[in-house]
Amino acid sequence: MLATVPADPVSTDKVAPLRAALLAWFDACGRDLPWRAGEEGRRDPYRVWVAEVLLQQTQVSRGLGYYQRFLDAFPTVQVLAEAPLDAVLKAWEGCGYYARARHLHRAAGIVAAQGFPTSYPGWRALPGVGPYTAAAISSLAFGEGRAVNDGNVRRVFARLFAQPRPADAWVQAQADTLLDPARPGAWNEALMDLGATVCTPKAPRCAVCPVSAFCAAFARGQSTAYPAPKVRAPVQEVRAVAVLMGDQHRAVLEPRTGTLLGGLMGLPTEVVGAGETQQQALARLCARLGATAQGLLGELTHGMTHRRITLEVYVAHGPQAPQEVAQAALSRLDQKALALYGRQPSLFPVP
DNA sequence: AATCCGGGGCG
DNA sequence: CGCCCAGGATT
Repeated sequence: MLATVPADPVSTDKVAPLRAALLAWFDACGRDLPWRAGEEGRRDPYRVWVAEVLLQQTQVSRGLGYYQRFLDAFPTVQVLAEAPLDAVLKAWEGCGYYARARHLHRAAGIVAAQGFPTSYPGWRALPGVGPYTAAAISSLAFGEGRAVNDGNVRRVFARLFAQPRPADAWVQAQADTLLDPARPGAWNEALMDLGATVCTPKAPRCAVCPVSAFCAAFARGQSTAYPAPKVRAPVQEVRAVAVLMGDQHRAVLEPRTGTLLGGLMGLPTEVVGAGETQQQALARLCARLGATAQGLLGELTHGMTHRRITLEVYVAHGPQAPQEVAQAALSRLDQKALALYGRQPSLFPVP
């Protein structure tokens, strides 16, 4: 069943030179990253695992700080498994995509009980470990011949082969073909380093690229034309109201549920429905809490990639007991809301 | 295959 | 301000 397989864009006799060129560059110019300690292909699986999960949709430059903080708090998988989820989320605070932390914690319980998986299928079966992460861990920490497919790999191959809309399966096929079986871990690291430091999205440094001689996009003088930009869904406008009962350090918080910021704590909040006014949403919120709103503290906007939230924050009093803000994991949105404390609220007229 | 999920950094 | 980032789960 190989009827529709296209011709190999890199002829077979160029595979070896391409591998050699990229690996030589990697040996000289590869990044020195904290989870790359130890022998090539035999990295520490726990350190690689945490790094790969934390760096999902997170740039390395920003992930480094979170990585140190997380490893300091949870230096081994046993420590992580025995920690309460709240503490894990607190360590993850501000990093985003909080399902990653919940999955990592759940998977740590499995690993603490059963030991580390030693091959791709075992890793792939853990929560929060998809094709990319399983390939990365099994190649970097166990020397298995698994090719990673991430945003860097996709962009590098789109340009090497001048493919404007590379399908995921196509990218994986190229990656599988070119993977150096002698040094799979180093090859994967090299490809990602190339994408992150040379073959960058907007201003690729083709003049210093070790594989420009093999690159179809470069040959056309059209490096940035590949891959074509993705069409994205328009940002959704969301209005919401929240109440601050307490102050910046002690306030009434409630757990957020569902996929949106699920697992984090936040100020009691209600979304303003379609055809509804803020005042009506505030009334709903206060009724739910048995609280009384006293004035508008301020308004803020918060962007979350796929939506833009306009939040009105009100001062209120109610029966709930405030809790220590510092001990709870909050999103940036709620941190902004708390930062409004101290402003002069515009009080409602007394009836 | 398409959608959804945060937050930051950079041009 | 728009785009992208060491993706995975869900449908």
